[in-house]
Amino acid sequence: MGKEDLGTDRKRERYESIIKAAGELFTRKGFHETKMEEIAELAGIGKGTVYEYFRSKKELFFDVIKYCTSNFLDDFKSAAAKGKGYRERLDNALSVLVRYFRESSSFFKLMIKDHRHIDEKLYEWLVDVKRTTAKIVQDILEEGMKAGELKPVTPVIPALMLLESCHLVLFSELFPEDGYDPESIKMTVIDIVLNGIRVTSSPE
Amino acid sequence: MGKEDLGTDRKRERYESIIKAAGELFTRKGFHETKMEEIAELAGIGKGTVYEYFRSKKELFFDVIKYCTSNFLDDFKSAAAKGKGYRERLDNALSVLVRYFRESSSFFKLMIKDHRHIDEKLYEWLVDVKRTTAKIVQDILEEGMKAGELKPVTPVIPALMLLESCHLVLFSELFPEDGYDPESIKMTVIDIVLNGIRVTSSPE
Amino acid sequence: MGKEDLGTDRKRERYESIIKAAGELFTRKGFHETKMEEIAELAGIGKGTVYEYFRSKKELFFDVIKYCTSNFLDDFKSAAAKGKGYRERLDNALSVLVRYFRESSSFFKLMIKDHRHIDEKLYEWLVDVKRTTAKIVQDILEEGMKAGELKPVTPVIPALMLLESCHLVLFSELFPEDGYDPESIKMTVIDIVLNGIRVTSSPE
Amino acid sequence: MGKEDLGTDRKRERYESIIKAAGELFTRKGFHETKMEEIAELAGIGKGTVYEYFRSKKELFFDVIKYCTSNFLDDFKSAAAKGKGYRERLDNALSVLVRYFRESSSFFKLMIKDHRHIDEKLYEWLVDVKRTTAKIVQDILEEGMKAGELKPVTPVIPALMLLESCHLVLFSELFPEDGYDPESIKMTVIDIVLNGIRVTSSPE
DNA sequence: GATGAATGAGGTTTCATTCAT
DNA sequence: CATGAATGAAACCTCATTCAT
Repeated sequence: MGKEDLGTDRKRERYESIIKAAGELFTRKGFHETKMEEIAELAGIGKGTVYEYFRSKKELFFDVIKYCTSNFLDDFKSAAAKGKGYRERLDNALSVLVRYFRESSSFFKLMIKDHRHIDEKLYEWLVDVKRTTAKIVQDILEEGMKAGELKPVTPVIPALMLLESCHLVLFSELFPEDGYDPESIKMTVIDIVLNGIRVTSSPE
Repeated sequence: MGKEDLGTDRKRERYESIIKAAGELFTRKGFHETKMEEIAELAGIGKGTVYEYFRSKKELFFDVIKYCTSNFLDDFKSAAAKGKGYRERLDNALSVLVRYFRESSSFFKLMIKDHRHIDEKLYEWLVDVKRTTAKIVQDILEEGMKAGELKPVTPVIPALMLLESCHLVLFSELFPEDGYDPESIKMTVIDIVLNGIRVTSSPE
Repeated sequence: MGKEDLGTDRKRERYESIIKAAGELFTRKGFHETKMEEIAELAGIGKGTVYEYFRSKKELFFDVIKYCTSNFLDDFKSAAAKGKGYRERLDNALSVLVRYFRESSSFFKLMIKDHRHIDEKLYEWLVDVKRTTAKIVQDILEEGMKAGELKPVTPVIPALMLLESCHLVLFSELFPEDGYDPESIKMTVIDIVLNGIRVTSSPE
Repeated sequence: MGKEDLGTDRKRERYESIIKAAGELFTRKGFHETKMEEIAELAGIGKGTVYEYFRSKKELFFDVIKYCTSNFLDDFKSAAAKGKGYRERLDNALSVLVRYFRESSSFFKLMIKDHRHIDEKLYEWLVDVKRTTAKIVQDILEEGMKAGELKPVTPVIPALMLLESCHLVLFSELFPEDGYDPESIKMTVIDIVLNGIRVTSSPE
């Protein structure tokens, strides 16, 4: 038991350390600017060892994206399921999104780039992630519609607006020094969009 | 005069043809995937000639971005100045943005990537473009506030939301077949955001 | 006229100098032991230049083989066509073979190795060369049969024996110092084989 | 005794299984195309274990050649000693040669390549094998000469011709479908050469 | 003794840039 | 001026070999 598990743990550990080093560098410098040797160095291992775990640089890149987006989707789904009303659930879900955007240890920024030219399959994976994320937000909005609180509009546009608008938390340069607070930005975004599609108290 | 002007015109023409070829390719394939030779070929000139006009690939890339964003900013400013009410002006401005996003001949998609790793100055230039664009939208919104039609909130968030939400027109994959119409997406986005910050005629 | 031809000549010249350098080294050290950089160095050019003329090392290797065997086949065919009787024609043809085997400037030794593991197409090319060469010798032998001087046996075996036996000229180590003379070895080989299938003067 | 012998037997067994796996792969794919890991896998042992038995890949290659050629020489010598007349002995010896050429389990094809670039000593070893083999055939031929059946010519050329011509059995591609039968090819080769140097009963 | 994870020297190939024509 | 042949730095990747377990 002991030894074999140790071996497996060791491998898992190495695997993750490479994924993390690679994610860190890919995030900071992009695919082409990041050299395999740098990744190895940051992971504290030899150049050749990276190839024991990943067949090629492209595959490593793909796996980094998969690893991070899978983690994200798990967290996002959980958050979107917790909470009483649709408003609270929306709030929870977008909090996860914002956190992933901001945490430097997460490599989430990679997602917002267009990697179609690197690999078509990677592109499709990312479109899928986006679709899944959007669907979750749409479902939450439809809940609010059923509850009669939101206008019964097609939810795809407000859902995507919410997701896109969360990018704002990455634009600290564009905010006045004292106006930048990611959490309140998120709240304002939600307020505006929900308000924009709220059922107006019956015009008479 | 004649000859010199001809020479100058010739140069200007060449310069633009390179910028356009480069923009086309950079847009489609990204910085690293685009080879100098391809650019020369598409521009219909020799590989060495590109270097008569641009010191390096990076500089060319920078100049492409500058060229395109300058054109964009000009168009965006004009559009934002034309029209009677703030609503019409907002509509005009965002129409330009959407057009730039969609026209493949425009190279605007480049703007939404993070090029910090390619060149720090380029990054700053793009932040500046974003700031300027946001400022124009903020001014329009403040006009609506002064007119008493919009709530007097800090306009930076709704302004950026409008700009970010216009990215939606690039996500045709995420829309149902019959729900994808860039112009109406734009209108819906504007409606939701303006509605979200509209002064409710607070029935008493 | 002048300039363009010069350009073409220049390219042809370079092409041949690379082929020759590569042939020299491939012959001496084999495919894997020969480095692209060595080839470039021996050809007196830069490493990258080789790739302007040949897409890859494999292609270069293939082209070396093609170049040499094409030259050989041309010479072999001509020699096999010149001369009065079948005996003289056979003699001429095998002289060419022996010369190619021995001239260090020719890369003919490459032919006798089995390159199937390097490239299947290359292997087929070489089988084709062998087939063509054998056919020429067979035709000559059949001429002797029609003339009634040789027994009407299937000519494929003696033909291949003649060709294989010419390898002897490469085995100088196996001959006593004073018994090694390629030309007389060739003559002896021909004598033995022809004698071996000669029509015996009718036993009565 | 028991344990030590067992250990020794175990070692011997391992040694041979590596030699055989290596021979199989070297024969099929050549020296460079064969990876140490493949050899270990085919031998059913770990990669590191190969190095317990052979200091390096080159040494292993060398030992494979030695092992195979030693076996061959033993068989060849025995065969050349058995049989009544010189003709029968020649027949027996070349049968061994042909068998070694054809049996894929034998690694004899390696012998016909030029390995000088891999190792000078290996090259010399192979020249020695050739010399020994040729000597055996020469001795048989000289027997025929002493018996007055063959012309008293220098036997080195016909001996080498016989050996080289046995390569034909590897060229199945060059024979017509129904003309390829290794055993009869061998017989024909012997017939032609012996006939070529047979004492003609000179009709007076 | 046996193993296989780790290594890094060394190979092929690409492509931005130069410069003679 | 315009060109494109030539270049070589730099990147990816392989695999023989080592060594801790």
